[in-house]
Amino acid sequence: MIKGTEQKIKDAALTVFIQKGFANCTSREIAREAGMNVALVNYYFRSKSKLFAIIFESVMQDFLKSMVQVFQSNLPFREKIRLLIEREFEFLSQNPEIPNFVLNELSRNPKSIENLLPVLHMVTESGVFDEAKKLQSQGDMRPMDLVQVTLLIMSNCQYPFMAAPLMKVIHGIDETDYKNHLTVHKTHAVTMVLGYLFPNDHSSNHA
Amino acid sequence: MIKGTEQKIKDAALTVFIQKGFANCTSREIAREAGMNVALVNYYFRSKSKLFAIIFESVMQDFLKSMVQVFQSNLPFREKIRLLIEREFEFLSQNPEIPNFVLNELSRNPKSIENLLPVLHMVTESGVFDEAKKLQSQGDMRPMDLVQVTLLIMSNCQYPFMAAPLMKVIHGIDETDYKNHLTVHKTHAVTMVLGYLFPNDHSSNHA
DNA sequence: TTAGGTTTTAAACAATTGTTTAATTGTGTT
DNA sequence: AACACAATTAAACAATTGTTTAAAACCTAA
Repeated sequence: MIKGTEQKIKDAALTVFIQKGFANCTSREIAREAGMNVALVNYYFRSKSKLFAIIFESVMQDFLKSMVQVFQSNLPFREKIRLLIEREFEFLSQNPEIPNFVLNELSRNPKSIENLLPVLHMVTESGVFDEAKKLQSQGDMRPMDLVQVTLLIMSNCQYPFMAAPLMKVIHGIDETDYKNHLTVHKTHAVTMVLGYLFPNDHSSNHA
Repeated sequence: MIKGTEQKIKDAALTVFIQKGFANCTSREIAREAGMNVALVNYYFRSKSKLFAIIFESVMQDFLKSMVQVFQSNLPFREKIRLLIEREFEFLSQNPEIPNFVLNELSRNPKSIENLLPVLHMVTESGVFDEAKKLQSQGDMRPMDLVQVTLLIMSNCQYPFMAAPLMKVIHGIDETDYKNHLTVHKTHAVTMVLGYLFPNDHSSNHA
Protein backbone atom coordinates (compact mmCIF):
# COMPACT_ATOMS: atom_id res chain seq x y z
CA MET A 1 0.00 0.00 0.00
CA ILE A 2 1.13 3.53 -0.75
CA LYS A 3 1.40 5.99 2.08
CA GLY A 4 0.15 9.53 1.59
CA THR A 5 2.30 12.48 2.47
CA GLU A 6 0.43 13.24 5.68
CA GLN A 7 0.94 9.70 6.97
CA LYS A 8 4.60 9.75 5.98
CA ILE A 9 5.08 12.84 8.11
CA LYS A 10 3.26 11.28 11.04
CA ASP A 11 5.40 8.16 10.84
CA ALA A 12 8.61 10.15 10.64
CA ALA A 13 7.51 12.39 13.51
CA LEU A 14 6.69 9.38 15.68
CA THR A 15 10.11 7.90 15.05
CA VAL A 16 12.03 11.10 15.69
CA PHE A 17 9.99 12.43 18.61
CA ILE A 18 10.14 9.13 20.45
CA GLN A 19 13.82 8.69 19.86
CA LYS A 20 14.97 12.20 20.74
CA GLY A 21 12.09 13.95 22.46
CA PHE A 22 10.44 17.21 21.52
CA ALA A 23 13.18 19.67 22.42
CA ASN A 24 16.06 17.54 21.22
CA CYS A 25 15.01 17.28 17.58
CA THR A 26 14.33 19.74 14.75
CA SER A 27 11.60 20.18 12.19
CA ARG A 28 14.15 19.64 9.46
CA GLU A 29 15.10 16.32 11.03
CA ILE A 30 11.52 15.14 10.80
CA ALA A 31 11.25 16.35 7.23
CA ARG A 32 14.45 14.53 6.28
CA GLU A 33 13.21 11.33 7.94
CA ALA A 34 10.02 11.68 5.90
CA GLY A 35 12.01 12.40 2.75
CA MET A 36 10.69 15.86 1.98
CA ASN A 37 11.00 19.60 2.53
CA VAL A 38 10.61 21.32 5.90
CA ALA A 39 7.92 23.62 4.62
CA LEU A 40 5.75 20.67 3.71
CA VAL A 41 5.64 19.50 7.31
CA ASN A 42 4.26 22.86 8.33
CA TYR A 43 1.95 22.91 5.31
CA TYR A 44 0.21 19.83 6.74
CA PHE A 45 0.54 20.42 10.48
CA ARG A 46 1.00 24.20 10.93
CA SER A 47 3.79 23.91 13.52
CA LYS A 48 6.17 21.57 15.28
CA SER A 49 4.15 21.85 18.49
CA LYS A 50 0.87 20.97 16.82
CA LEU A 51 2.46 17.98 15.13
CA PHE A 52 3.88 16.84 18.43
CA ALA A 53 0.53 17.15 20.17
CA ILE A 54 -1.06 14.94 17.52
CA ILE A 55 1.64 12.28 17.84
CA PHE A 56 1.55 12.37 21.62
CA GLU A 57 -2.20 11.99 21.78
CA SER A 58 -2.22 9.10 19.35
CA VAL A 59 0.46 7.26 21.33
CA MET A 60 -1.45 7.77 24.56
CA GLN A 61 -4.69 6.62 22.99
CA ASP A 62 -3.14 3.36 21.82
CA PHE A 63 -1.62 2.82 25.21
CA LEU A 64 -4.79 3.52 27.20
CA LYS A 65 -7.14 1.69 24.86
CA SER A 66 -5.08 -1.46 25.17
CA MET A 67 -5.49 -1.21 28.94
CA VAL A 68 -9.21 -0.64 28.74
CA GLN A 69 -9.57 -3.62 26.43
CA VAL A 70 -8.18 -5.89 29.13
CA PHE A 71 -10.35 -4.32 31.81
CA GLN A 72 -13.50 -4.78 29.79
CA SER A 73 -12.88 -8.48 29.25
CA ASN A 74 -14.87 -10.89 31.41
CA LEU A 75 -11.85 -12.60 32.91
CA PRO A 76 -11.63 -12.94 36.69
CA PHE A 77 -9.90 -9.91 38.20
CA ARG A 78 -6.76 -11.82 39.02
CA GLU A 79 -6.41 -12.92 35.40
CA LYS A 80 -7.00 -9.39 34.19
CA ILE A 81 -3.97 -8.28 36.14
CA ARG A 82 -1.92 -11.15 34.78
CA LEU A 83 -2.99 -10.41 31.22
CA LEU A 84 -2.35 -6.71 31.72
CA ILE A 85 1.22 -7.32 32.81
CA GLU A 86 1.90 -9.80 30.04
CA ARG A 87 0.47 -7.50 27.39
CA GLU A 88 2.43 -4.59 28.75
CA PHE A 89 5.66 -6.54 28.48
CA GLU A 90 4.80 -7.55 24.93
CA PHE A 91 3.97 -3.99 23.95
CA LEU A 92 7.03 -2.52 25.59
CA SER A 93 9.30 -5.08 23.98
CA GLN A 94 8.46 -3.46 20.69
CA ASN A 95 8.09 0.12 21.94
CA PRO A 96 10.58 0.41 24.78
CA GLU A 97 10.96 4.18 24.54
CA ILE A 98 7.29 5.01 25.01
CA PRO A 99 7.19 5.33 28.81
CA ASN A 100 10.07 7.77 28.76
CA PHE A 101 8.44 9.65 25.92
CA VAL A 102 5.16 9.98 27.80
CA LEU A 103 6.62 10.85 31.20
CA ASN A 104 8.96 13.41 29.74
CA GLU A 105 6.18 15.17 27.95
CA LEU A 106 3.94 15.16 31.00
CA SER A 107 6.63 16.79 33.12
CA ARG A 108 7.54 19.23 30.33
CA ASN A 109 3.95 20.25 29.80
CA PRO A 110 1.34 18.90 32.23
CA LYS A 111 -1.45 20.34 30.14
CA SER A 112 -0.69 18.00 27.27
CA ILE A 113 -2.94 15.37 28.80
CA GLU A 114 -6.03 17.53 28.90
CA ASN A 115 -7.33 16.39 25.53
CA LEU A 116 -7.02 12.80 26.71
CA LEU A 117 -9.26 13.01 29.74
CA PRO A 118 -12.16 11.29 27.92
CA VAL A 119 -9.95 8.28 27.17
CA LEU A 120 -8.68 8.32 30.72
CA HIS A 121 -12.23 8.15 32.00
CA MET A 122 -12.70 4.94 30.05
CA VAL A 123 -10.29 3.34 32.50
CA THR A 124 -12.31 4.51 35.48
CA GLU A 125 -15.58 3.59 33.84
CA SER A 126 -14.39 0.11 32.93
CA GLY A 127 -15.21 -0.87 36.51
CA VAL A 128 -11.86 -2.42 37.40
CA PHE A 129 -11.49 -0.20 40.39
CA ASP A 130 -14.87 -1.22 41.77
CA GLU A 131 -14.06 -4.83 41.04
CA ALA A 132 -10.87 -4.52 43.07
CA LYS A 133 -12.62 -2.83 45.98
CA LYS A 134 -15.18 -5.62 46.08
CA LEU A 135 -12.49 -8.29 46.22
CA GLN A 136 -10.76 -6.37 48.98
CA SER A 137 -13.91 -6.15 51.09
CA GLN A 138 -14.36 -9.90 50.63
CA GLY A 139 -10.84 -10.51 51.91
CA ASP A 140 -9.77 -12.02 48.59
CA MET A 141 -7.34 -9.24 47.86
CA ARG A 142 -4.83 -7.41 50.00
CA PRO A 143 -6.42 -4.22 51.28
CA MET A 144 -4.55 -1.26 49.86
CA ASP A 145 -5.30 1.92 48.01
CA LEU A 146 -5.74 1.48 44.27
CA VAL A 147 -3.10 4.10 43.60
CA GLN A 148 -0.62 1.67 45.14
CA VAL A 149 -1.97 -1.20 43.06
CA THR A 150 -1.53 0.80 39.88
CA LEU A 151 1.95 1.76 40.96
CA LEU A 152 2.99 -1.82 41.72
CA ILE A 153 1.89 -3.01 38.33
CA MET A 154 3.27 -0.18 36.23
CA SER A 155 6.54 0.06 38.14
CA ASN A 156 7.40 -3.55 37.47
CA CYS A 157 6.36 -3.38 33.83
CA GLN A 158 7.66 -0.06 32.63
CA TYR A 159 10.78 0.61 34.63
CA PRO A 160 12.72 -2.41 33.34
CA PHE A 161 12.41 -1.02 29.82
CA MET A 162 13.12 2.56 30.79
CA ALA A 163 16.24 1.62 32.70
CA ALA A 164 17.79 -0.51 29.97
CA PRO A 165 20.82 1.75 29.37
CA LEU A 166 21.53 2.00 33.09
CA MET A 167 21.15 -1.72 33.71
CA LYS A 168 23.35 -2.65 30.80
CA VAL A 169 26.20 -0.56 32.10
CA ILE A 170 25.75 -1.57 35.75
CA HIS A 171 25.91 -5.27 34.94
CA GLY A 172 28.18 -4.93 31.94
CA ILE A 173 25.89 -6.73 29.51
CA ASP A 174 24.82 -5.97 25.96
CA GLU A 175 21.46 -5.39 24.29
CA THR A 176 20.81 -9.05 23.50
CA ASP A 177 21.63 -10.20 27.00
CA TYR A 178 19.39 -7.58 28.50
CA LYS A 179 16.47 -8.51 26.28
CA ASN A 180 16.75 -12.07 27.51
CA HIS A 181 16.69 -10.83 31.07
CA LEU A 182 13.55 -8.88 30.27
CA THR A 183 11.64 -11.93 29.11
CA VAL A 184 12.63 -13.72 32.29
CA HIS A 185 11.71 -10.69 34.29
CA LYS A 186 8.14 -10.82 33.04
CA THR A 187 7.49 -14.04 34.96
CA HIS A 188 8.99 -12.54 38.10
CA ALA A 189 6.83 -9.46 37.77
CA VAL A 190 3.67 -11.55 37.32
CA THR A 191 4.46 -13.91 40.18
CA MET A 192 5.55 -11.22 42.60
CA VAL A 193 2.73 -8.76 41.95
CA LEU A 194 -0.01 -11.39 41.96
CA GLY A 195 1.50 -13.03 45.01
CA TYR A 196 1.48 -9.73 46.84
CA LEU A 197 -1.97 -8.62 45.78
CA PHE A 198 -3.56 -12.00 46.58
CA PRO A 199 -1.64 -13.36 49.55
CA ASN A 200 -4.30 -15.98 50.35
CA ASP A 201 -4.10 -17.60 46.95
CA HIS A 202 -1.08 -19.87 47.00
CA SER A 203 -1.67 -21.44 43.60
CA SER A 204 1.04 -19.36 41.97
CA ASN A 205 2.70 -17.64 44.86
CA HIS A 206 5.88 -19.59 44.65
CA ALA A 207 7.65 -20.21 41.38
CA MET B 1 28.51 31.07 54.36
CA ILE B 2 29.24 32.86 51.11
CA LYS B 3 29.13 30.90 47.88
CA GLY B 4 31.77 31.51 45.25
CA THR B 5 30.84 32.20 41.67
CA GLU B 6 31.81 28.75 40.48
CA GLN B 7 29.57 27.08 43.05
CA LYS B 8 26.73 29.45 42.25
CA ILE B 9 26.90 28.35 38.64
CA LYS B 10 26.96 24.68 39.59
CA ASP B 11 23.93 25.11 41.81
CA ALA B 12 22.01 26.95 39.14
CA ALA B 13 22.99 24.40 36.51
CA LEU B 14 21.87 21.53 38.70
CA THR B 15 18.50 23.15 39.24
CA VAL B 16 17.92 24.00 35.59
CA PHE B 17 19.35 20.84 34.04
CA ILE B 18 17.35 18.58 36.33
CA GLN B 19 14.16 20.51 35.83
CA LYS B 20 14.31 20.87 32.07
CA GLY B 21 16.97 18.54 30.77
CA PHE B 22 20.00 19.37 28.66
CA ALA B 23 18.33 20.15 25.35
CA ASN B 24 15.35 21.94 26.79
CA CYS B 25 17.25 24.74 28.53
CA THR B 26 19.65 27.47 27.49
CA SER B 27 22.96 28.77 28.75
CA ARG B 28 21.35 32.13 29.38
CA GLU B 29 18.74 30.46 31.56
CA ILE B 30 21.44 28.99 33.75
CA ALA B 31 23.22 32.32 33.94
CA ARG B 32 20.01 34.09 34.93
CA GLU B 33 19.32 31.47 37.61
CA ALA B 34 22.82 32.09 38.93
CA GLY B 35 22.32 35.85 38.72
CA MET B 36 25.07 36.68 36.26
CA ASN B 37 26.15 37.04 32.66
CA VAL B 38 26.16 34.21 30.10
CA ALA B 39 29.80 34.73 29.29
CA LEU B 40 30.76 34.09 32.88
CA VAL B 41 29.31 30.61 32.76
CA ASN B 42 31.55 29.79 29.83
CA TYR B 43 34.46 31.58 31.49
CA TYR B 44 34.31 28.99 34.27
CA PHE B 45 33.13 25.91 32.41
CA ARG B 46 34.11 26.44 28.74
CA SER B 47 30.82 25.18 27.31
CA LYS B 48 27.29 24.10 28.10
CA SER B 49 28.21 20.47 27.38
CA LYS B 50 31.20 20.48 29.71
CA LEU B 51 29.12 22.04 32.48
CA PHE B 52 26.45 19.42 31.98
CA ALA B 53 28.96 16.59 32.10
CA ILE B 54 30.25 17.88 35.44
CA ILE B 55 26.76 18.14 36.91
CA PHE B 56 25.76 14.74 35.60
CA GLU B 57 28.80 13.03 37.02
CA SER B 58 28.41 14.64 40.41
CA VAL B 59 24.76 13.55 40.60
CA MET B 60 25.65 10.00 39.63
CA GLN B 61 28.48 9.91 42.16
CA ASP B 62 26.19 10.93 45.00
CA PHE B 63 23.66 8.37 43.90
CA LEU B 64 26.10 5.48 43.57
CA LYS B 65 28.11 6.29 46.66
CA SER B 66 24.97 6.20 48.76
CA MET B 67 24.29 2.70 47.43
CA VAL B 68 27.81 1.51 48.09
CA GLN B 69 27.63 2.86 51.62
CA VAL B 70 24.71 0.54 52.35
CA PHE B 71 26.41 -2.41 50.71
CA GLN B 72 29.57 -1.94 52.74
CA SER B 73 27.73 -1.95 56.06
CA ASN B 74 27.85 -5.15 58.07
CA LEU B 75 24.10 -5.62 58.22
CA PRO B 76 22.65 -8.98 57.20
CA PHE B 77 21.90 -9.04 53.48
CA ARG B 78 18.16 -8.90 53.99
CA GLU B 79 18.52 -5.76 56.06
CA LYS B 80 20.79 -4.22 53.48
CA ILE B 81 18.03 -4.53 50.94
CA ARG B 82 15.50 -3.05 53.32
CA LEU B 83 17.78 -0.16 54.17
CA LEU B 84 18.57 0.37 50.49
CA ILE B 85 14.90 0.70 49.62
CA GLU B 86 14.15 2.97 52.55
CA ARG B 87 17.10 5.23 51.81
CA GLU B 88 16.14 5.35 48.16
CA PHE B 89 12.64 6.50 49.04
CA GLU B 90 14.05 9.12 51.36
CA PHE B 91 16.48 10.38 48.76
CA LEU B 92 13.91 10.42 45.97
CA SER B 93 11.41 12.26 48.14
CA GLN B 94 13.76 15.19 48.01
CA ASN B 95 15.14 14.65 44.50
CA PRO B 96 12.25 13.13 42.56
CA GLU B 97 13.48 14.24 39.14
CA ILE B 98 16.86 12.54 39.34
CA PRO B 99 15.94 9.15 37.84
CA ASN B 100 14.43 10.83 34.81
CA PHE B 101 17.43 13.10 34.55
CA VAL B 102 19.84 10.17 34.62
CA LEU B 103 17.92 7.88 32.29
CA ASN B 104 17.35 10.65 29.77
CA GLU B 105 21.00 11.49 29.62
CA LEU B 106 22.02 7.85 29.29
CA SER B 107 19.71 7.35 26.34
CA ARG B 108 20.72 10.69 24.80
CA ASN B 109 24.41 9.95 25.13
CA PRO B 110 25.39 6.45 26.31
CA LYS B 111 29.03 7.50 26.54
CA SER B 112 28.29 9.92 29.36
CA ILE B 113 28.73 7.15 31.88
CA GLU B 114 32.26 6.26 30.83
CA ASN B 115 33.93 8.53 33.36
CA LEU B 116 31.87 6.88 36.08
CA LEU B 117 33.01 3.31 35.55
CA PRO B 118 35.37 3.45 38.56
CA VAL B 119 32.49 4.41 40.86
CA LEU B 120 30.35 1.73 39.26
CA HIS B 121 32.97 -0.85 40.04
CA MET B 122 32.69 0.07 43.70
CA VAL B 123 29.23 -1.51 43.61
CA THR B 124 30.56 -4.74 42.18
CA GLU B 125 33.53 -4.74 44.52
CA SER B 126 31.37 -4.14 47.57
CA GLY B 127 30.63 -7.87 47.53
CA VAL B 128 26.81 -7.64 47.62
CA PHE B 129 26.50 -9.73 44.53
CA ASP B 130 28.61 -12.52 46.00
CA GLU B 131 26.70 -12.24 49.23
CA ALA B 132 23.44 -12.74 47.33
CA LYS B 133 24.77 -15.71 45.38
CA LYS B 134 25.84 -17.37 48.61
CA LEU B 135 22.40 -16.94 50.15
CA GLN B 136 20.84 -18.36 47.01
CA SER B 137 23.04 -21.45 47.05
CA GLN B 138 22.07 -21.95 50.70
CA GLY B 139 18.39 -21.82 49.78
CA ASP B 140 17.85 -18.73 51.90
CA MET B 141 17.05 -16.54 48.94
CA ARG B 142 14.96 -17.11 45.83
CA PRO B 143 17.24 -18.26 43.03
CA MET B 144 17.23 -15.66 40.29
CA ASP B 145 19.70 -13.66 38.27
CA LEU B 146 21.01 -10.59 40.02
CA VAL B 147 19.94 -8.43 37.11
CA GLN B 148 16.39 -9.29 38.04
CA VAL B 149 17.03 -8.53 41.69
CA THR B 150 18.41 -5.12 40.82
CA LEU B 151 15.44 -4.51 38.58
CA LEU B 152 12.89 -5.48 41.21
CA ILE B 153 14.38 -3.12 43.74
CA MET B 154 14.93 -0.14 41.48
CA SER B 155 11.61 -0.48 39.67
CA ASN B 156 9.62 -0.26 42.87
CA CYS B 157 11.69 2.61 44.23
CA GLN B 158 12.25 4.86 41.26
CA TYR B 159 9.21 4.46 39.06
CA PRO B 160 6.70 5.78 41.62
CA PHE B 161 8.58 9.09 41.64
CA MET B 162 9.11 9.21 37.90
CA ALA B 163 5.45 8.56 37.17
CA ALA B 164 4.08 11.19 39.54
CA PRO B 165 2.54 13.38 36.79
CA LEU B 166 0.90 10.39 35.13
CA MET B 167 -0.45 8.93 38.37
CA LYS B 168 -1.85 12.24 39.52
CA VAL B 169 -3.86 12.62 36.36
CA ILE B 170 -4.97 8.98 36.19
CA HIS B 171 -6.34 9.04 39.74
CA GLY B 172 -7.28 12.69 39.73
CA ILE B 173 -5.28 13.61 42.83
CA ASP B 174 -2.98 16.51 43.66
CA GLU B 175 0.65 16.77 44.69
CA THR B 176 -0.02 16.51 48.43
CA ASP B 177 -2.22 13.45 48.06
CA TYR B 178 0.31 11.75 45.88
CA LYS B 179 3.15 12.40 48.32
CA ASN B 180 1.11 10.69 51.01
CA HIS B 181 0.59 7.73 48.74
CA LEU B 182 4.33 7.56 48.19
CA THR B 183 5.12 7.26 51.87
CA VAL B 184 2.59 4.44 52.13
CA HIS B 185 4.03 2.88 49.02
CA LYS B 186 7.43 2.55 50.61
CA THR B 187 6.13 -0.05 53.07
CA HIS B 188 4.48 -1.98 50.22
CA ALA B 189 7.70 -1.93 48.24
CA VAL B 190 9.73 -3.19 51.18
CA THR B 191 7.25 -5.91 52.12
CA MET B 192 6.66 -7.11 48.58
CA VAL B 193 10.27 -7.17 47.44
CA LEU B 194 11.60 -8.77 50.61
CA GLY B 195 8.72 -11.24 50.62
CA TYR B 196 9.51 -12.23 47.07
CA LEU B 197 13.27 -12.43 47.46
CA PHE B 198 13.05 -14.44 50.69
CA PRO B 199 9.95 -16.60 50.36
CA ASN B 200 10.96 -18.89 53.25
CA ASP B 201 11.17 -16.08 55.76
CA HIS B 202 7.62 -15.34 56.89
CA SER B 203 8.53 -12.85 59.59
CA SER B 204 7.52 -9.89 57.48
CA ASN B 205 5.90 -11.46 54.49
CA HIS B 206 2.40 -10.37 55.31
CA ALA B 207 1.57 -6.88 56.37
C1' DT C 1 -4.65 22.03 -24.19
C1' DT C 2 -5.41 24.99 -20.69
C1' DA C 3 -7.16 26.96 -16.63
C1' DG C 4 -7.58 26.44 -11.54
C1' DG C 5 -6.51 24.12 -7.74
C1' DT C 6 -3.45 21.60 -4.79
C1' DT C 7 1.05 19.97 -3.53
C1' DT C 8 5.93 20.69 -3.19
C1' DT C 9 10.03 23.26 -3.18
C1' DA C 10 13.83 26.74 -2.58
C1' DA C 11 14.70 30.74 -0.36
C1' DA C 12 14.25 34.05 3.02
C1' DC C 13 12.77 35.71 7.81
C1' DA C 14 13.34 36.92 12.38
C1' DA C 15 14.44 34.90 16.72
C1' DT C 16 17.32 32.22 19.51
C1' DT C 17 21.15 29.43 20.25
C1' DG C 18 26.16 28.43 22.05
C1' DT C 19 30.31 30.71 21.94
C1' DT C 20 33.86 34.41 21.57
C1' DT C 21 35.82 39.08 21.73
C1' DA C 22 37.17 43.06 23.63
C1' DA C 23 36.46 46.23 26.99
C1' DT C 24 35.41 47.26 32.00
C1' DT C 25 35.54 46.50 36.73
C1' DG C 26 37.55 44.65 40.77
C1' DT C 27 41.46 43.07 43.77
C1' DG C 28 45.58 42.45 45.65
C1' DT C 29 50.88 43.48 45.52
C1' DT C 30 54.67 46.32 45.42
C1' DA D 1 49.50 55.12 43.56
C1' DA D 2 50.49 52.03 39.89
C1' DC D 3 50.81 47.86 38.10
C1' DA D 4 49.32 43.10 36.98
C1' DC D 5 46.10 39.87 36.93
C1' DA D 6 41.47 37.84 37.82
C1' DA D 7 36.59 38.44 37.41
C1' DT D 8 32.73 40.30 35.04
C1' DT D 9 30.21 42.47 31.52
C1' DA D 10 28.10 44.10 27.05
C1' DA D 11 28.28 43.28 22.49
C1' DA D 12 28.94 40.71 18.59
C1' DC D 13 29.55 36.20 16.01
C1' DA D 14 28.10 32.55 13.16
C1' DA D 15 25.03 28.74 13.20
C1' DT D 16 20.62 26.85 13.82
C1' DT D 17 15.98 27.20 14.93
C1' DG D 18 10.69 27.40 13.74
C1' DT D 19 8.08 29.62 10.46
C1' DT D 20 6.63 32.09 6.24
C1' DT D 21 6.73 33.60 1.39
C1' DA D 22 6.62 33.22 -3.29
C1' DA D 23 7.48 30.59 -7.04
C1' DA D 24 7.60 26.04 -9.28
C1' DA D 25 5.71 21.44 -10.25
C1' DC D 26 1.91 18.57 -10.36
C1' DC D 27 -2.71 17.19 -11.07
C1' DT D 28 -7.45 17.17 -12.68
C1' DA D 29 -11.34 18.45 -15.13
C1' DA D 30 -13.44 21.06 -18.86
